[in-house]
Order: sequence, then structure tokens, then C-alpha cells
Amino acid sequence: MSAQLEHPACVSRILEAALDVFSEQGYGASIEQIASRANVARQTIYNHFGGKQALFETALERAISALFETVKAEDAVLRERLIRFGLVFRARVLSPRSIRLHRVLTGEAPRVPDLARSFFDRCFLGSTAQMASVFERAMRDGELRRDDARDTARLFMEMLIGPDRWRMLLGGEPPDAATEQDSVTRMVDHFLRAYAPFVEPVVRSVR
Amino acid sequence: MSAQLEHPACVSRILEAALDVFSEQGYGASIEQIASRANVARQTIYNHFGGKQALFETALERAISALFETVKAEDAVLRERLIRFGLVFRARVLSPRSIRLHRVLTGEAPRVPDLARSFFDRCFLGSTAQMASVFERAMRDGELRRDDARDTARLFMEMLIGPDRWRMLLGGEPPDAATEQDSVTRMVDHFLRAYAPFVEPVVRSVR
DNA sequence: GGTTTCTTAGACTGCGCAGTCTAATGAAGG
DNA sequence: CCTTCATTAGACTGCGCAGTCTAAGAAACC
Repeated sequence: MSAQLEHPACVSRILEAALDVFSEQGYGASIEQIASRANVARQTIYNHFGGKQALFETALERAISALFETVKAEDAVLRERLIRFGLVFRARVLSPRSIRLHRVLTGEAPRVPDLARSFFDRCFLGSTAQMASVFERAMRDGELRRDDARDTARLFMEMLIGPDRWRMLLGGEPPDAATEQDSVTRMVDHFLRAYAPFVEPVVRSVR
Repeated sequence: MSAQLEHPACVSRILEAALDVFSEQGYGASIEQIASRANVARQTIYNHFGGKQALFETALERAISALFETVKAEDAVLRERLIRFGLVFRARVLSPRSIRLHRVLTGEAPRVPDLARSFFDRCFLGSTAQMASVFERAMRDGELRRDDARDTARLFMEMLIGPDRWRMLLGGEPPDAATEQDSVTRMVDHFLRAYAPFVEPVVRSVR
């Protein structure tokens, strides 16, 4: 086998394999499996990462970083912005890969409390804060009824992904891609009906 | 040690110990630990349950049944009913015991798909359906703005427990009991503002 | 008292895995 | 050509655990 050329490539392959294997089988997965999926000798893993726990943390840390960059909400009519956000957010959070990551982090939270905490902070608090600022502006601009922006953001996001995430964590199938547009539209409209600023004239985003 | 008298007591002690140990350490926990916590010989466990997997399933099945009986919502003003439901529901779902159960089920969902599915169905679908019928009546009676009752129920329940459950699954502390009353009241009022039947003087039945 | 049935302690097997060590390979760099 | 260093295959140790087996003890039932 070729060797020296792959110093960096080798490490990266190991991390990717580790993420895959850990996500699929939990922390109980064996180093051997990871090594063989990465096309690497078991010893090489020990050379680079020292042990199983360190490999686990490094791989998951990396995945968390990659997964949860903020979702951009560009300028557009609020309803369109929310729908677009909802589609991207759901695609991201409900992807099988993301769910597997979530599942293993949940299961191993007692083992890696810091990692779990950082996951929660970045994924949940980060997205919520971002969404809250969007809503704050929308309330100021009269596009939404005034209320606590953070609570509103939490509610909106839980509504978007709560039940499906839960279902998938417990082994359910991902939602049908073909109906995603409709589902999100439906949820956003439900949300907008609940937060419409005025009664009669304006609300026509309801459709 | 006494023996025959404890046929049922013995089984029940084993199941309880199994639930505790599995909840705390996941499926990886050893039979030995369970046996010693139940004050029982390892062999006795094999006599009654055959093997680890069967013990796991039996113990969790039992816990699921015990945990999710429906929450009664007695007659009262809607706001009071919702607050009372919220308090009980949160106390139940967010109890450390329930969270541990949830965590291990999430983590082991691939191992026991049927169990996970049954958990989801009973806990989520069951509660939602029950809540939906409450909301349906409230909408008919003009206590809430008319909208899809199931969606509304989902939203209400996710709002109640979504973020805290997520946080706790990832290792966070349970919410402070002293502020529970306030939190729930706040959430219910937020909800009721969003679903108030009248906004101004004008009746606003969307649709 | 004798039999049956459940429990118990402990020994034992077998397995899978983490982690270590070693000897060989093969590329880069002087 | 020779040195250096990462990689590799494979052997090896040690550990913990699932599951089995056995011999003994203790209650209930005849």
C-alpha cells in the first residue's frame, strides 16, 4: 500500500470512517471496523489519536462543526423567508446523517458531557437566537404580532422539526421529500395565522 | 436466603433493577450489575428471561406502559386546564427517570425497532390525539380560534416540552421545580395569545 | 419423610475487543 | 545508497461479559 503521501488524507479518512461507524453502531463499535472502513491499519489509528475515546470525541466534534453553520435567511417576503428557512433547516436536521449523530450523542451524553453540551449550544441555542432576531425585526416592522421573540422562535422551530426529529430518533423513516414543500408551507401558514398582526386586511399571506 | 415466597417479587425486582441499570448505562450494562442490584443470582435472571435482549425488552416495555397513561384534563376554564396539563405532562416527560428511558431507547432504537416504535406511538401519538380532542372541543365552543386541531396540539405539546427535553437528553439539568408554575403559565399564555378566538372585536375565523 | 421446584454460588467456556509490541515494508530526503 | 519515519500485518495480553453447567440449599406440597 502507499504510505507517506497520505498523512493528512489518512487522518481525514479515519475521522470520516469513525463518524460513520460510531453513528451507525454507537460507541460500542470496534476500532477494527473503523480501521477497515478507512483502509488503514488499526495501529495507525492509535498512532494518530491515542485511544478510542479521543477518536470518538475528535470525530464527533468535527461533525458538529460541519453540520451546524447558520442557515441564511435572505431578504424576501417573511412568509417566503420562513418557508425557505424551514426547508433548509428540516433538510439539515432531519437528514439521516444528522439524526444518527444526534442519536449517538444522546446515547453517549453521560460519557461525553462537554461534547453533548456543545452540540446543544451550537445547534439549538445558535439557531434559536438567529431566528429570534429575524422575528424581532418582523415584529418591529409590523409583519408579526408582537410577542416575546425568543419564545416565538422556539415555538416556530419546535413546530418545524420537533415531531419528525423525535420520530426519526426512534427509528422512523425520513419524511417524504416530495411532500416537504407542502408540509413546510402548511406549517409556516399555521404559524403565521397564529401570529398575524392584524385581523382583517393584512393577513392574506394565509393563502 | 428465602426463596419460594418471592416468585413474583423476585421477577418484579429484577425488572426494576434492569430498568434502572439499563437507563443509567445503556444496553452495554452487564447482567451481573442487574443481578446484584436486584439481590438475585445471575442464573435466576436467565431462568426467568432467557437472555439479555429479552430482559431489556421486557423491562423497557413495562416502563413504557407505566409511564404513559393519559393525562386527565378535568373540567375547568381552558386556561387552567392547559396549565394543569402542562405541569403534569412536563413533570412526567421531563423526570430524570423518563429522560433516561428516552435516552436509552433513542440510543438503542436500531436494536429494538419495535419497542422504539411502540414508545413513540403511545407517548407521542397518544398524547397528541388526546390533546387534539380537547382543542377540537375548545374550538367548537369558541374558546380557541379555529384551526387544525392536531397541528395545534402538536405545536402546544412541542412548545411545552420540546426544548427542555432536548436539553436534558443531552445531559442538561432538569428545570427548576420552583419556577415550573411560572414557566408553564407563561407558555400557556403565549399559546393562548396565538390562538385567541378574537383579536379585536372582529371574529376571525380564518378560512 | 420424600419429592418437586425455585434459587443460589461459583466455576467454566467462549468471544470480542482495547491496547501494546514487533518485525517488515516502503516512501522521502540527505 | 543510506537513514528516517509513517504505515502495516499480525501476534499477543488482558479484560469483561454472555451464557452454561453443576452441586447444594431451602421452601412447598404429597
